[in-house]
This record gives sequence, structure tokens and C-alpha cells, in this order.
Amino acid sequence: MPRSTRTYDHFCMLARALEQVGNRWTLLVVRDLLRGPRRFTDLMDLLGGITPKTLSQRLRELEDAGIVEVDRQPGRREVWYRLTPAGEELAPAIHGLFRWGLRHARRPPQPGEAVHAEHLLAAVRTVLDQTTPPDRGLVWHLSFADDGTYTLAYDGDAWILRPHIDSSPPDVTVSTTTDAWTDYLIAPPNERPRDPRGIDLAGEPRDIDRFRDLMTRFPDGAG
Amino acid sequence: MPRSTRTYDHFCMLARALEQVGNRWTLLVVRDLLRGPRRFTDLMDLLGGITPKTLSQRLRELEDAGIVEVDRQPGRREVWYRLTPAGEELAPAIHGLFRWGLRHARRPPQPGEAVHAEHLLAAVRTVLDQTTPPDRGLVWHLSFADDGTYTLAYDGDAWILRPHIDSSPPDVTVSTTTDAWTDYLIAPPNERPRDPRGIDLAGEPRDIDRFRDLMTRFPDGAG
DNA sequence: CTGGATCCATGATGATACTG
DNA sequence: CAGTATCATCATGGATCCAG
Repeated sequence: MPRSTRTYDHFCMLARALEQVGNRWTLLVVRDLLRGPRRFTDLMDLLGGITPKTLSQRLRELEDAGIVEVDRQPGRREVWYRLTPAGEELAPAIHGLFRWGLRHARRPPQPGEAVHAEHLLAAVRTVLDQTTPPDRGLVWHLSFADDGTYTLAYDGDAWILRPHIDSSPPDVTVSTTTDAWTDYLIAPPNERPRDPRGIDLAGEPRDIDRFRDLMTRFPDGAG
Repeated sequence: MPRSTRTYDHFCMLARALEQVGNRWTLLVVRDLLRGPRRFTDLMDLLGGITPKTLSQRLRELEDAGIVEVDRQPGRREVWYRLTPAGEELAPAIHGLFRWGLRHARRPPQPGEAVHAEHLLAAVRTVLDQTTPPDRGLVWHLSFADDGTYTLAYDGDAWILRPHIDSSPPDVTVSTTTDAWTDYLIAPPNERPRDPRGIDLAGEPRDIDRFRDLMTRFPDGAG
């Protein structure tokens, strides 16, 4: 099994970091593990276009690098992959690249590009994290008819995105589809309808107003 | 000419960013342009191990992506490459990866690893940028007998590293070699001698004391 | 000399099929 | 569900050469 450890041989910590996470697909694997543990096929699904061979190799490299831990329970079919603390610490670097992409590579979905609710919401989370912090915790549930449900919450310190498992009651519940949500996000903020087709909001009126207000910050984060 | 534009086909701004800067060597090229314009052979020298073919291809991709600008003056031999504003905005992402490497891939130089004063100082700059900001501007000149002279300065807002061209008078002048400076940096702060062999400091005593004090922050940045 | 281009070898990735 | 096996293609490295 080729361990693909091509080095740069520079005494430079950027080069060292890129030897660990600079291979093709690697940072996208970490991206999808930042929202919690995932199984092999979960990752195959989120990482549209990766081959099982490559995913398998990347996971093993990340395990060797101490970035990913593997949870294999005897007698259980599934294998769960999750980030170690060192892996979690890649978040700032990934968010840095994410923000650059948001500013310099923002274009509507191109033909053939896979669209996942999770990645749409990751962009929203990144922008919210750059706005003035709310004065209290907030919990939003976003339910995509075709792509699962997510919790986007401000925990008093940072905005967090997770696949929906928490039971904490939401301030706002959003019911939509990936298509409708994509249309909403790619429209310039001042051209977005107040009640977009295909997006239903439920909750206290003032909580819904706050949601609407915060969403006007996308994608520039100003305010 | 293969333009090496292999895509991920994800509607995700991280994937979009990595399509621009995720190829092998690309971020190292940007790293070396962050300190100012460079010529092809300057880059060849700093990027030990890259082949001219790959460097040439990377520079053209970065130019196509709007990250690098090329300055070809008629009647002049040299070609200068420099970052565009979009390229400069990669700095936070690069520093994020740099900090991760500093925390999780810090080891002494391995046999065969190229050591450049510029990259040693880039690590110092990254750490200084995470310490409590000084109460006034500071200018240090660091002169490496075997690898040029650099200016490391706090401009009242951030720490800046540049190849030495400014004429502003320094608070401290450091005269050393890459080997002596490497030995100094890889030693734990509490094991570093007060006057390391091969490192000469010149300047007002209180400025030298401040230099010494700030250097104890490397590599953890605490304080 | 700088700033590359060319040729060939090798390693990394992709496509597809298949298995415990 | 969680991968492996095989084969094809593409990207990269090494060496060499060349034009201004």
C-alpha cells in the first residue's frame, strides 16, 4: 500500500503541515469530519467523486498523522471515523481557506457540481462567525426535505453546525430543500424575497426576525 | 500545456479554494511571494526541490487564477512575480496552516531538509503575531552570514517580515548564521543560553532585553 | 547568466469491478 | 457496509537542452 508520503524536504512548518494535509481530497475529508464522526459510506456520499480506494488511503494517512481516530467495535459492522484534538485544530486553517473561497471563488453551482445541504450551511456558519456575536445563545433547526436536518447554533462563544441530533428546542425551524436554499444563498442579499418560495420559517416572530436579519449578512459578513 | 485544472465538482467554497491553491507546491509558492516580489530563480532557490517545469506551471496557474501578477518589462532580463490583492488575502489561510504545523509537526530539521533563514523567520513572525502586541513599533534587522538580511518589524498593527531593503534604523541588529539560529529556535525556551554562540546582538540594552523577552515566546506564543 | 521547454520515468489518482 | 483489485490516465520528478 503506497503511503503517498511525498515530502517537500523544507524545514518550514507550512511545508510540514502540507505534507500531512496537502494531498488531494485530504482537507475535504477533514472538512466533513469537522461536523462529527462519520462512517466510510457517509464520507463517500459527501465527497462526491472520490473513489473508495482514495478515501481509504486518505483515512489511513490521516490516522497515521494522528488527525483521525478509527472506532471499530467488535461485532459491529460499521466503522466510525472521527477527528482527534489535533484534527479539530485544523478548523482555523480550513476556515481560512473557506473564507478565501467565499470571497474569491463564489459563483453559482456549476453544471455537474454536487450540492450538499451540509456544505451550504458550512458557508453560512463561516459568515455568521464573522458577524457581531449575538447577545445570547441561539438554536436554529434547518430541515432539508432531500438532504437531512441540521442544527446551526450560537453557543455563546461560536457558531456551531452539526447534523441534527440535539434535542434542545430551537428558536427557529427552517423547512426547505437544497435547491430552494441554494437559490436563496446565491441571490444578492438585497434581492432576496422576504418570504422565499420553498423556505418555511417557524418560531416566535422576533426569533424569525432575528434569523432574517442575520441571514442578510451572507455572504459578506458585514454588520 | 496541461493546465492541471482537475476539479472536485463540489458546490463548496473550500473545494473551490483548493481547486485554485490545492495543488502540490502551490501554497509554498504563495508563501515565498508573501514577502514581496520575486524572480523565477529566487523562487527556484527558496523552493528547494521544485523543478523548473513545475514552478513554471504553478506560476501560470496562479496567474490565471488572479493570485499572481507577472511583471515583464521590455528590455529587461528579469521577470518579477508578485501577489495580487487576492493573493495577499491568502495570508490568513496560510498562517492557519503554518500555526497548525508549528503545533503538530515541530521537529528539528531532518537530514536532507533545506533550511532557509526566511522560513525560520516566518515561523518567528507567526508566533510574535500571536503574542500581546508591543506598545510601540519595533524594527529588528537580522543578518545571516550565509543567507541574506531580513527586517522583522512590528508596525503598530501586525508583525511584518521582509527581505532587508528598508532603511529605517533598527532597534536591534542580529548577526548570525542559519545554523546558529536554527539551534537557538529548536531549543526549548528555558534551555536557551542568554548569549547563544553564533548570535550577536547590537542595540540599546533595553531594546535587546525586549528582543530577548519576546523571543522566549517562541514557539508557544504564550504571554 | 535567467527563464524557461522537452523527454522520459515514476508515482498518484481515477474508473470500474468485485468481495468479506 | 467497508472496503480491495485491476487497469488506465494524469501529474510530478529528474535530467537535459536551449533561446534571449
